[in-house]
Amino acid sequence: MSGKVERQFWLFKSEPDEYSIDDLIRDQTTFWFGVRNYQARNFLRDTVKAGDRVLFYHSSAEPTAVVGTCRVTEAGAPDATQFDPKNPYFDAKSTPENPRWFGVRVRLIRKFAAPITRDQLRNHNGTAGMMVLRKGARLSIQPVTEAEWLAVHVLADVKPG
DNA sequence: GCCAACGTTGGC
DNA sequence: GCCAACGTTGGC
Repeated sequence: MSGKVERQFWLFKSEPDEYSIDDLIRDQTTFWFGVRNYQARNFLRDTVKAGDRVLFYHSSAEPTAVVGTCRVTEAGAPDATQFDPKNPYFDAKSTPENPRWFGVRVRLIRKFAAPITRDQLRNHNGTAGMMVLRKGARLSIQPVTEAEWLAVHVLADVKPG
């Protein structure tokens, strides 16, 4: 069999006070650390693959918005912050032999010229159904459909990377 | 800062 | 394994 893997699409949330799209412009590539929710962990460990595309979303921010895109360059690996007792993300119940928390490496594709706000997403046919708009959608790693990915780029008025 | 919606913890 | 209490997320 060819084994061709479908490219997948995601939305990753980050509070810009912690790590913003501008930090990713500076770094170009970063390990997506600090996810401490089991459902999101399972995505990062098992499902997110190199080549997948990611909408970078700023939460608890002004504005809360999709601010750019990146691509996954390395699939799930243990998140080193869980092993560091001085790190806020330390988890005493996790060991390098049996790590509990995972992340992926991403590389910047682009920062949008302007943030795509929740109002814009709500008011556009192709994006109105996105998980991130649903009440109580706290998941920090969310699947996105290819149609949603493309529709966000329509709003951003830029060709998908 | 409020608070609804979740997720986790721990006593039983 | 139930479920109340508690903690967190995150838009507003």
